[in-house]
This record gives sequence, structure tokens and C-alpha cells, in this order.
Amino acid sequence: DVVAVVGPTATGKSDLAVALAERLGGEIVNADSMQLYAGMDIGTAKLPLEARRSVPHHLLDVWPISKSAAVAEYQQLARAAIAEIRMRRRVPILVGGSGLYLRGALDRLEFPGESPDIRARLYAELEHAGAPALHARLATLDATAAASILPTNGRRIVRALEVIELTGGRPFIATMPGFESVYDCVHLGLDRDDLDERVEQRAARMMAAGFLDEVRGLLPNGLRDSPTAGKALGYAQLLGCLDDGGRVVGDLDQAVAVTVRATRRFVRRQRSWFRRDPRIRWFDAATPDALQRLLAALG
RNA sequence: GGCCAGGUAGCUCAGUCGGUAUGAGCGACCGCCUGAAAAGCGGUAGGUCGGCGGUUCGAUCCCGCCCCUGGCCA
Repeated sequence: DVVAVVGPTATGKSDLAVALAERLGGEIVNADSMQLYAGMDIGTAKLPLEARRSVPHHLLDVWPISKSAAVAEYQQLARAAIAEIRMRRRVPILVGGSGLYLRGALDRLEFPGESPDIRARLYAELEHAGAPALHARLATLDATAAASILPTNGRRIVRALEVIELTGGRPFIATMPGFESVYDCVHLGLDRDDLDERVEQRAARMMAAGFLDEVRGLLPNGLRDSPTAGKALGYAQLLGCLDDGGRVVGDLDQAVAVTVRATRRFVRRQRSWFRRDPRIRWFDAATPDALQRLLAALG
């Protein structure tokens, strides 16, 4: 009763999902961490309004640029949206390439709380003491967690220490659980073997569509200092070419080339994430009858 | 045509005062991921050190010739 359309970026998930929704009487729930942000349209390849047709889309543009993204919050939003859609007797269709977000929404995952204060303190410590030192401390508090987190991965070490402190010393679960869904869910995976070319073409199209102006327009909103949004593919690179007044001070062509490379690497990471999920049924998005085959798979 | 600089990993370059290249960054490939996930992190594979000859116990390193690239001069 829930459909998930997943896969790496630039496969054409969004368009196919709209077509699917029209056939199924479905509504789309965004599962792309960056499309959650308002104002980031061109660079996140958000589907333009006309392409959404009459299909309702949820969880697009719900966060301000300045906000730090958070899976746990997304989990609540997504589950609320799914509940709402089902109440209307419609089919929720989750669409996106953010693996952890998808799992947060659909699977039996519980995220421990967070504390900005504790975290800030730990990051300060990470800064001057170094990751191995924090890892050594983690090992004394939670040997299991320490064993599965590399001593070089400062970010995850900090998170583990944060959770342990927050929960009064309870262990941090550092390994992902098995694939246990909360819903009766069909996972449809889309991929295609021409993604490298498509990523390059899409980057050029984004630039032609005014990506630079979009980034420039977000400068007053604090894009440069935003913890998550400013790190998005393309945005980070273009930010590097602009001064605070929006003047171009860097090599745009090079920024685009770097973005393309980084996006390809991202595709590899997405594939390696989704590859492990045995529930996903894979489809080649490049064939003309892709929609038919997706529908057939849904019975 | 002459002079100079350079030819080392797929790319950009370190380096070896002559003793089997601990090469680096980026890229590629593989993998990890529980509140920043378009983030963060790990592993692996790549080199007849431009070619031929000489000197030497031994040359990527010294010498000679040749080829290629860039610059300057004619």
C-alpha cells in the first residue's frame, strides 16, 4: 500500500513517479534531502510545477536554507504525510535518492535524540584533540560502537559520544538493522547505464537555466553558512565562485566540471547504498516501456 | 635551424646526492554508513621513471644520440 521509487540521481525517478501516480491515484512524498529546502530548485532538479501535473507533491520546500537537515524530523514528516494520504484512500509514493531518509521513513528505525550543545562541545574537542583521541574515549564507554566506527571518522565518533552522553551512558547502536519495513511497501529501483553522460548534460542544462542566479539569490538567506544546504552538489561549487556581493570571482567552467565529478561519485555511493537492500526490484529507466514494467510489477 | 625548460600512476606533479619507486593529490574501482547523508569515512588497483645505446657490480638518476611537448631567439 506504499510505493517507493528509489535509485541514484538523474535516472528520471521524478517523472516516472508522476506517471505512476496518475495511473494509481497516488500522491508523491519527496524523499530527497535537498529538495526539502525552499528556494533550491534548479540545482536539486526539482520537478517544475507543470511537470507535476495534477499529482499532489508533499515535503518539497518545507525547510529554510538555514536549517540543518535532520533525518529524525524527516521521518516524522514523511510518516505523517503517508498517513494523511492513506486516510484519503490514495497511494503514497515515496520518491527520492536519499537512502537514509528512505529507510527512516519506511523502516523500523528509531533515532536517539540530539543535543546541539553537547555536539558543539564535542566538535570543539574534535578540532583540537583529533578524531583518534575521541575514538579512544568512545572505546572506553562503548567498545562495540568503537569497534564499528573507524578512528578517522570524526563525524560518527562525535555522534556516538553525543548519544551516549544524552542517554546517560546507554550504548550507541552503530550498525544499521536489517531491512524491516513499517509498511507494506513495494520498492522499485530505477537505474540506467548512461548516468555519467546524463549527469554532465544535466549540469550544463542547469547552468543554462540560471543555476548561478539561483545560488546568488540565496546568498542573503545564508546559503554560504548553512550547515547542510550550502554543501549540496553544485551549490557548494558555485558558492566558491561568488563573493558575498554575488560577483563572480572564480572559474565557473571548472566549478561545473568539479560538480559533475562529485555528482558521479555520489551516484556510485547511492548505488552502493541501495545495492544492499534485497527488497528493491530494479528496472532500467532508459527503456521506453519502463512505466509499463513498473505498473506490471505492482500487479 | 639555435638556445632553454620539461618528458615519473589515467591527469597534475613530488622524488631518488647511482643501490629493487614507503610517492602525493585528484580520478577509477570496491565498501561502510542510526538525527549534516547531495554529508562523513575506509580499502584496493594502476608505473618497462620518453626511446636506443654507453659508463658502472648496479642507471629512472651520469654521458651521447634520437623522439615528443612548451617557451625564447632566428
